[in-house]
Amino acid sequence: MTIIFSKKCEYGLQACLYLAANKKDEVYTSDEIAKQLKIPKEFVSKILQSLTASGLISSKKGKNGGFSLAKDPQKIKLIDIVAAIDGLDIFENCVLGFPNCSSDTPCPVHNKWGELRTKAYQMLTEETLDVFKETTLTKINNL
Amino acid sequence: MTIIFSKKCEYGLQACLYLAANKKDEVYTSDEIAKQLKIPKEFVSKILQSLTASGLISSKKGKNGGFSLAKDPQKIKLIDIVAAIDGLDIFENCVLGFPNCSSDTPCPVHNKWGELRTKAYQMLTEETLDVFKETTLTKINNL
DNA sequence: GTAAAATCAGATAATAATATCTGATTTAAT
DNA sequence: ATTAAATCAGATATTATTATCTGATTTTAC
Ligand code: FES
Ligand code: FES
Repeated sequence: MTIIFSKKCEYGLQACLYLAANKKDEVYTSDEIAKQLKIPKEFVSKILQSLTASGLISSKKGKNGGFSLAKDPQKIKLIDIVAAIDGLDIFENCVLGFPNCSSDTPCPVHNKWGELRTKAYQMLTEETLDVFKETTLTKINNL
Repeated sequence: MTIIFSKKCEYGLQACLYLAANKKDEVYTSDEIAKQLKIPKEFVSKILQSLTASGLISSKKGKNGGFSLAKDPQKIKLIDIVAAIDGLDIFENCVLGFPNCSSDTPCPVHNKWGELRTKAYQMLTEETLDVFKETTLTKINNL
């Protein structure tokens, strides 16, 4: 079951974190990223391709090719990756699945959920990828 | 896209809120519930059946039959419905999709997410269905 | 130039989630 | 008794998500 993000998005986030945690000028192949993160390689390859199309990641074709971040890790936020893959609808929709989530027509948990949703958004917005280097590395080393 | 809960769970939550907001001793057919909530009737029928099996809802078969809450709305919490349908894994898993979510092997957002997750859990745990009567009715009237 | 290693594009496959259908059974009203 | 209206069980259909495959193209190293 998905928590909040689709698998595609989760893997995309992980891959970007991986790239941010590694050497900036080097490229990493989808195979290597998949191996390190222990996620399906063809799938992550597709995701990286789409993130390349979105402009978040840049790719180098051919032998010795691979993927790297398109900008400085200090300029990329988790929300950027989410926006590119899953979109931002989750931050506007009712947690109970009712239509028209708004303070005009609130569901029973609208106020509480609204707060949490905002904080979740902040969690993805406040920091940039460079801040996560250490934690990412130790997390990956424990996979 | 799912926010947190599956459609099945969303509809189950809505249906239970509907029942809690209405007359306690009356039964409501899946058709009526579906119509009121504007959700697919066969689907909600299935969901109500499974909630009946879980013991949250009780059903009356045959003509003039239908569904009602199995206990007082004061004894049912949203979390009970979630637990019966989607389970509680979401409250234990990593929002970025990494395995082994714990403070021993935290991902970059583990601390923040942990807090939000706890608050989301509280949101579903603190109050019982009877508290939601009013809000539910006005929400449904605006569908 | 040839071979190897990579992205890339598009098709396909597999699985899960969502939704609907069919018929059986149960119950109440007439 | 008969009929109508409902749950119920199980099959089926549809759609979306996740995952894999195939081959083309690009690039580097030799
Ligand atoms: S209406 Fe439910 S969260 Fe806004
Ligand atoms: S490890 Fe990511 S939320 Fe706990």
